[in-house]
Amino acid sequence: MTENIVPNATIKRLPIYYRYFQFLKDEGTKKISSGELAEGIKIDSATIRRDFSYLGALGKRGYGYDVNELVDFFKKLLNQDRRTNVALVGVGNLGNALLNYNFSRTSNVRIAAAFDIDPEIVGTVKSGVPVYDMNEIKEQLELQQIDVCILTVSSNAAQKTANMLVDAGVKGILNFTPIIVNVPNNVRVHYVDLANELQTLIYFLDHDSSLDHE
Amino acid sequence: MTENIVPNATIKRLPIYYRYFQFLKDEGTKKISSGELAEGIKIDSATIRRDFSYLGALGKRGYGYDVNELVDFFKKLLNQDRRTNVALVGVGNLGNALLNYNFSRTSNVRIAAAFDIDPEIVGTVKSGVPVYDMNEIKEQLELQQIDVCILTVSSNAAQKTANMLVDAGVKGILNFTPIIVNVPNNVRVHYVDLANELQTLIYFLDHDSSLDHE
DNA sequence: CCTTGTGAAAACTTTCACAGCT
DNA sequence: AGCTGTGAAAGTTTTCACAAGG
Repeated sequence: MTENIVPNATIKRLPIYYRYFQFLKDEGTKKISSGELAEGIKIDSATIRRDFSYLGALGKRGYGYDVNELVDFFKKLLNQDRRTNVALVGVGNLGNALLNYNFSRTSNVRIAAAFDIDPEIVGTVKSGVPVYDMNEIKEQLELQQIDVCILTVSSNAAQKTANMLVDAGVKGILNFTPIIVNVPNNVRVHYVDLANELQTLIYFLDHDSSLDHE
Repeated sequence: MTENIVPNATIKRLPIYYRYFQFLKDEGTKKISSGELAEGIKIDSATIRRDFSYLGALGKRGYGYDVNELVDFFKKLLNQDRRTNVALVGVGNLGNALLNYNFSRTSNVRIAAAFDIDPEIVGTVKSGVPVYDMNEIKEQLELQQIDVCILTVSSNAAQKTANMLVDAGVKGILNFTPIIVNVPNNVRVHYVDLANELQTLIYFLDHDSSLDHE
């Protein structure tokens, strides 16, 4: 119910800022200007200053931004000061890779449970994450208070599985399938489509004469 | 050197259109209106019509869009009528999953070569893809005429590896590392950052009261 | 001086609404 | 009658350029 004064475009850049400030802190850098930041993350310095001003985050004129302060600021803003548990649904090829993927290194998100229908793997522990049967999903998500799921099932199971997630009370789905799923509009779906990304990149290379970024 | 009259926002949707028209064709659907399309892919019908008009792709007034025609149109537009070979650099956990990932089902992109520094896997074939040593990269990319690479090395090797790719003449990099790499501006880098995607999704859930999409 | 924060302009994207074609 | 294609409006995002503050 927070009012939404921060533009979507800015929100999408927040994790980039957070990560870069973490990096700077690790490097031992104490302060940084928007111009230096721009070089490091390839975002125009005016955009950076505008973004930060939406957040009310204060730099110091003539000085720049204090790295330690900003790390803490973004950590709170992105809820990275407490752990967020998510579940992964569909322990196939990609699912397994994500279970093994080290989200924790730069983020306080952890995959706490996985679900599949294959009796061969239900009951096992993959990369430290227990694999449950799909029919336990509602129970487990409630028990573990999880409301975000990573969807890595096959395309033809995507909509059916999404329905089950919605039914289990999930509020956010990170959908790795190429299927655009129908969900009630209080549920948010973000898409990561690997084949699309490659196609788009290739399209730009074939058609683009300019020097544009992203 | 083609002039760039097609907006970036439209270009990013092209693979979605292409895929959905393929799906419609498989379903046996012969024609579709922008309104029906809008329901299927959750993009406003006016946006769809505007996108298509940038492409000069013709629908028929009072009729809609011919599915077979549009499949062919997008296939050509996205260069999916010929195979594009790409290489994958960094055969770790995620790299392996991508090697196994079935890009070919919806796209004519194929991972034709993989590279790593680990002597244990150099010389082996993973998911049908030969793994070469990193120092063969220039030679192999020239030989196989590959100019797009998927970068799945570890974060601390990202910049160094990107330099090698640039040196080998690569024009496009799909970067799965969270590192923002420095490359000459005739090289295009797109980022897929899994931890970022999760953080952004979670941020929206925690802060968003509205019913916005993506 | 140096660098932020921000009005104002420019650029880009989406959406409305309807003329025009089939 | 129905749906596309598109001017024009509205909304969003980026960029310029500079006043104001440390």
